[in-house]
Formats: sequence, C-alpha cells, structure tokens
Amino acid sequence: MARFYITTPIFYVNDAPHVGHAYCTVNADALARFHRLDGDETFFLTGTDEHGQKVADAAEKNDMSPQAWTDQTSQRFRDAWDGLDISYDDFIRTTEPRHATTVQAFLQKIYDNGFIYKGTYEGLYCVSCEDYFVADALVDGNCPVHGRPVTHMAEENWFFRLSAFGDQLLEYYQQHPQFTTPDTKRNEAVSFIREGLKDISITRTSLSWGVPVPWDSEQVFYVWYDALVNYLTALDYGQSTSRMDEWWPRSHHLIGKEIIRFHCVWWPAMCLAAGIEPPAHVQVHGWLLVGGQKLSKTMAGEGSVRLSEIAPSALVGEFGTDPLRYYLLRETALGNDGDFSIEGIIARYNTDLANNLGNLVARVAAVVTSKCDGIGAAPVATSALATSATSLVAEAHDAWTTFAPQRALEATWRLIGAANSHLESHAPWKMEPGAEVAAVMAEALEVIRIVAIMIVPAMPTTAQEIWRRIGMAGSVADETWGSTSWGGYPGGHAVIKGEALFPRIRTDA
RNA sequence: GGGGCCGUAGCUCAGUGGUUAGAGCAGAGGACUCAUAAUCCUUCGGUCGUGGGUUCGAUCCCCACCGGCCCUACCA
Repeated sequence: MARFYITTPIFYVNDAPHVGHAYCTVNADALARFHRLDGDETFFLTGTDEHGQKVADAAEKNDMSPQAWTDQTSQRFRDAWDGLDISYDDFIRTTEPRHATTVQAFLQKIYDNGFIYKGTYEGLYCVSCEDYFVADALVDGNCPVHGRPVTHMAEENWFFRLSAFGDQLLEYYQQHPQFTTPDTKRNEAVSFIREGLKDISITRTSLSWGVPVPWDSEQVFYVWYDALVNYLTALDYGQSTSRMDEWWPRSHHLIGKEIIRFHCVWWPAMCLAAGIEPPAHVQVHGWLLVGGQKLSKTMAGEGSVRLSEIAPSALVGEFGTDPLRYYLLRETALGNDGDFSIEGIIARYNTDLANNLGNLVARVAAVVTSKCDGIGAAPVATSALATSATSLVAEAHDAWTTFAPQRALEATWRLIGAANSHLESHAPWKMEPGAEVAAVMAEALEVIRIVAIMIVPAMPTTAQEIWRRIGMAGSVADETWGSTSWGGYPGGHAVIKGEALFPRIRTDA
C-alpha cells in the first residue's frame, strides 16, 4: 500500500486567515485528494501555531487567558478551511498536550545525543518589534522597521549545535536530489548551508507561553523549535513507532518560500540530531502578489492593496468554493510567484468554468434530451477522442504526482476542449434521432465522466454534481483515478438537464 | 552588507546551446446555432531587461549593470 503524508505549515494564530494561507492549504488539499483518488493511503495535516510572546500579549490585550485566546483564534482557521472544503485528516494545535509531550520527547532526544548546550545569547533588540537584529540589518544603528534605537540584550539560553550538521546536510541533499523542489529553491537551501551554519538559540527565559524545556524549568522552547515538531506529533512520535514507520518516509511538507531555511536546513538537521531521517520531501511554493505587492501584513503598504486582509470567506461568498479553489490551483505554477487579482478570478471563472466546462455539460445535456430521449449511450471502444483522452489523463496524472496542479488542470481542460471540438465537427444537433447521434453524444458523455473524476482534487463539489447529471450513481470521490480509462460510461442512464453550473459573471456593468 | 530568485507576445506564463521562440487570455476574421451572446476554425502579435564576453552559433553559459523580489532568529 502506497502512502502519502502531506502537511501545510501550521499557521500563526495571531493572523487572520487570508488568501495566502488559503493558497497553500488548497494546494495541499488538492494533492491529498488526488492521492486518495489514486489509491494511496493519505494523511493530510494542518493546524495552528499558538505559542510565543505575541500571542501572550494579544491575549492579555483582549483580557483573555492565552489558552482561551488561542481557542478562539485557532477556530478561525478551521472555519476558513471548512469554507474551502479542506479535507484535513488531523488539525494540530501546538498548545495541545500531545504536542508538548512530543516536543519534549524530541528535544530531549537531541539533548541526550549531545547536540544541545547552554550558552549566552546576546543581540540587538528592538522593543517595538520584540525582535533581535544582526548589526548588519540595522539602518544607521537603528531598527530597520521602526527606526528607533536598539538595546543590547543577553540571556542564557540553550543552543542547538546546527554547525555540526553542515556536511551531513550537504550529503543528504546529494543523496536525495528531490528533497527540496523546485530546483531553484533547493539551490537556495544548499547555498545557504555551504555558507556555513551557526549554532542557534532554541529556548527563551523571558516568556512563559511555550513548551517547557524538560531539563530546565526556567525556560521554554523558542516557537520555531516547537512548531516544526508538529509534523511528528501527528505521527505519535515518542509514543509509538508504528505511525512514524508508516508515514514519515512518505512525508511531504508544502511550505512558502520565506520559510525555506527552517524547513530545508534547520528541520532536517534537527531530525538528524534526534536520530531520525529528515522528511522525504519539501515542496516550496511562491507567493501570490498583487501589483507587485507581497501578500503580507508586514508590508509598509503605502496605499497598496493588502490582500492579507481579504478573508477567503469573502472570496468564497462572491465566487463560490470550487471556483476559488480552481483559480488558486490553476493560475500559478506551484513554486513560482503568481499574480492575484479579482479580474483574474473572473477571467478564469468565465472562460474555463462557464464557457468551457459548464457550457459543455449544458450543451451535451440539451442535445441528449432533445435527440436521445434524455438517455445516454455507452461510447465506442476506440476513437480519436478516446486516444486524446487517454494521453491527457496520463499527462494530468503525471502532473499531479509531481506537485504540479496547474499543469494537471491545463491538461484536463485540453480534454474539455477536445470534447467541444468533437461536438462541432459532428454537429449532432443537425442529426435525426438515432444511433448516429447517440454515438456522438456517448463519446461526449464519456469525456464528461472522465473529467468529473479528473477534477475531484480541485473541485470536489462540482465533480459530484456533474457525476449526478450524467446519471452516474454514488459518489465520484469513491472512484479511482484508474477508472478514467476510456469506456467507463455505462449508458442507459438518464441525463439531467440542470441549471448552469457556473453562470457567467457579467463585468460590463 | 552577505546569500539567492526573477525580468520572454497587450496580459498571465511555458520553453530549448543551433533551421521560421510556444500556450492561454485579450484583439481581428470566418463558421455554427445544441449550449451560459457560449462553441469551433483561422489569424495579428515578441530585436526573449540592457551592455559586454565565451562559442561556428545564445533567449538559454559567464560577467557587469538596470528593474522587481525573497532570506539574513517567530505571519502561507
């Protein structure tokens, strides 16, 4: 049994869920749904990151306990994901007891292995940022963000001996060329390692909202060292080995490009230090940009649009869940930055969904109704359309398995185009009712059946509705990718002529 | 400051050391009328950021520059 374990980063609860979070999570979800469809046993993990000073402060400001605050803010992500049909198998919160247990077990192991030592952490600290800066990052000796003086701070912390892992990491990269994709991101990670790694402070004494260090009750783990471990918490690390054995070798982390260093350098080093294999694969994605602006809250944003303040629910309300999912998956190649715009969503919606897919389903249903008494027939075994379908299905499959939803959908839409073209060249609406028109429509219906299966990862609700309309029983999600083979449409079923799947959005107003 | 990524048709992007650089959308023309003024066919359109270099030959390799961006101890 093949397995597929996919994760998103856990999102910081102080942020409201926004389009950037949705982009990552929808991609992970589509990949998870594809692998389930393809017969893999699949485990899809997401969650929220809930420790750290900023969370503690926000809770205080809202006159709540940190736990109550995070209960509330974490829920916003679950709500957002419900609205986007995210099929996560587990939702982890770093404040859960199971997570503290795992973090402690994992870091205790690294400590026992001799890779953690006590040192003094000093640095230049900006009170406004609550953050440290290296001297080079300062502007005229002041904080680059606030332009205010920084203070020299020092505290005794526990350090992780990252410097000891440079060679091992490079070797790991060499032996696992697919560890980080795409290649450009892999190169970034490798060149960072080649520059030389410094030990890093992994604990803090100045706050209490964190996971306690098991061998030093005065300290808690710094949030990143707590957060990364979530990928193991969900596999019962430290409790039992069975889930680790099953899933960890098939792990895929989907992350944004800004956290490459944590996932592609620190995290594999920590795993090595703890005596486990690094994750199997880190897939890096880019950012959605609007007018060249990053989708982020920290943008100074002089008059710029801040898409980070657009809630996914607002877009779902306007365009629907499946169209938004489709747009996020189709518009941008995973790994590249992409443009985000309302105009872009509308363009995808109107051309791909309304004109191509929706209209195909509508015109086929109309002709079957008027010329075939509403009953579809089974397709012939071989034809030009069958040949295209077979090769496009293979192309889409290859794209999905290589983390390229954009290419997969592009291939899927070429098949939709082939069906529209097929109808044009045969003009069944000119034919008299009979075997000839039934045969033409049977091929079109077969393509629609295949497409319904192919879009399950991207648009699960639409897939099911199309499935129903061509008279298929049961749930399309229970099909397998293998059932996209030509010839599966049984014939003899009533085809349903329904409302437009995707009513065109008028923009001329 | 250091490291890295990117800059290809109006727009969004593919792409390769070698005859005429591709796709989708937008635009133009035609066909059709089953369908959501949808669809199908054809077509216009690029000195591949700038300047050098390597090469028989570069959009693709090297260097510099310009422009956009990411990382440089907690927001995809």
